[in-house]
Amino acid sequence: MPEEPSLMPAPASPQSPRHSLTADAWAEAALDAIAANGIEAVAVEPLARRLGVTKGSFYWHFSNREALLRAAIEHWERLQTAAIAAADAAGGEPRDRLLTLFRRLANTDARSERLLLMLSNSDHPLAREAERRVSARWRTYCHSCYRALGCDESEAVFRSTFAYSTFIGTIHLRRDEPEALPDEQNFGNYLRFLIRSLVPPGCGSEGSDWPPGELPHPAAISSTD
Amino acid sequence: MPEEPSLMPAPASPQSPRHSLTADAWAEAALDAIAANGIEAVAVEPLARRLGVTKGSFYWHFSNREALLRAAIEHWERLQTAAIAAADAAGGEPRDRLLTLFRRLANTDARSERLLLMLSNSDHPLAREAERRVSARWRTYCHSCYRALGCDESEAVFRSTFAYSTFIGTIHLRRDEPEALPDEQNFGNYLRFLIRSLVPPGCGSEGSDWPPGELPHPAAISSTD
DNA sequence: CTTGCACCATACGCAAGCGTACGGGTAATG
DNA sequence: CATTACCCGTACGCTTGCGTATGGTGCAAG
Repeated sequence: MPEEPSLMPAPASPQSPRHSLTADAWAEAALDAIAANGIEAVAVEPLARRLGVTKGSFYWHFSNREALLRAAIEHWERLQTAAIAAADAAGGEPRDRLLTLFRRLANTDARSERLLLMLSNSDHPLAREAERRVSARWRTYCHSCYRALGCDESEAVFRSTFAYSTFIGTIHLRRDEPEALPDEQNFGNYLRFLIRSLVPPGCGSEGSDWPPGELPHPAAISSTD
Repeated sequence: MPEEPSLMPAPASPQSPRHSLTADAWAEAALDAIAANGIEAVAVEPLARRLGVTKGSFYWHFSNREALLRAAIEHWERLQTAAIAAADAAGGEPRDRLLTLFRRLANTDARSERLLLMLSNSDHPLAREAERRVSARWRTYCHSCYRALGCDESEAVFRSTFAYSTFIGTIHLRRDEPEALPDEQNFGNYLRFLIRSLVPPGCGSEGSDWPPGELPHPAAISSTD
C-alpha cells in the first residue's frame, strides 16, 4: 500500500487512458472537491464515482480518507510556498514586490482563491496549520517590503496586517459577492487605488504620482497554482 | 405543528426549568452550532442531545431540519438588520458613522463574527442570500458615508468596497490567526490606523490631525447581536 | 505458459443522521 | 373527574459514507 508514491519511477508510460490511476490524480480530485464544496466534500465514494472507479482503487493508493486529505493539503501548501518563494526571489523594488501580492487578485484563478478560503474555514487541524503557515509567510513577505520602504517596526506590522486583511477580504468578496467589486474594465483602477492606499507616499516614498498608470508586467506569477 | 410561534402569547410562565422547550431555544442552539462548527453542524440528534431532549421534541416544533435552518438564518438576519438600522439611525458625523463599522471589530463578540463567516462560507442558498443582503446593507451604509464626506460616485464605490473588504479580512484574521493582529493594548491604535487609512484627509476633510487620540463613545452598538 | 504483482470491483458490516409512526405523560379546562 | 391540547420519548426504516475482506483482471518477467 504505497502511501505517497509521488517519487516513483512513474511506470514507463501510462499512455493508456484506462486503468493506472495515480495517487496524485486522487489528490488533485480532492483539491477540486475542496475548492468546489469544502473539505468535507472529500468523500471517498463520490470521488471514486467522479473518477470513474470504485473504492477499491482508493484504498489501494491511500490507507484512509485522512491520508488523502493530508496529501492534498501538503500538495496545496507546497504550491503556495513555491508561489511565495517565487515572489520573494523575483526581487525588485519594494513597491513592486507589494504589487505582487495584489496582482494575485487579478490573475489568480478562482480555484486557488476558493482553496484558500475553504481550507481556512475548515476545522481540520492540518488544513488550519497549513493555512496559518502560508498566511504567516505572506505577512512576513509584506512586512519585509514595508521595512524596506523605511517603515519602523510597529508601522510595518500595522501595514502588513492591513494589507493581508484587505487581500483576504477581497477574495472573500470576489467569491461571495462578485458584483460588489469593480468589473473587469475598472478592476485595474481599483487595484491601483488599493496600492495607493496601502502604500501611501508618506511611507518612504518620494512623489505622490505613484503608482504609474500602467501596472508592471503581469507575468512572473503564473505559478501561483 | 407551529412552524414559527415566535409571536405566541408565551405560555404564561415557563418558570419550571424542565420541559416546555420553545422553538426559539432550538433556533438559538442552531446558531450556537453554526458559530461553533459551521452550518452542517446543525444536526437534529446532536442538538437534541445538547438540549437534553430527543428528536421527538424537535419534530414537534419544526417540520424538518430545513425549517430550523431557515428560522435560525432569518433570526440572524433580523439581528444584523437591526444593528445596521441602529448604526444608521445613530446619525452623527460621517466619520463617526464610519467608525461605527470598525468599532464592531473591537466590541462584537466572537460568536457574531464566527456566525458571519460561517454563514458566508456555507453553500446553503438561504444563508448565502441572507449574508449577501446584510453585506449589501453594510456596503451601502459605507457608501453613503463616503458620499457625505464629499467623495464622488466612483471614489465612494472604491472606498466602501475597500473598507468592507478590510472588515471581512480582519474578522477572518481574528478568528484564524489572532496572534497576527495587535493585542488588546495596541488594538485601539490599530483601529485608529485603519480609520486614518480608510478615511484619508484628502476625502472631504479639513485637517490631517484626524482622528483624535480618543475613540468616541464605544457604546451605542451593543445590539450588534 | 505460468507466476506474481499492480490495480481495481464486489460485497459486507458498521455508524451517523433524517424522517415517521405511535405511544405516554402533564397540565389546563370544563 | 374526564377531556383535550401540548410536549416529548421510543422504535423503526432509509440513506450515505467509512473501512475491510476477498476475488478478479491485465501485464511483465522468468
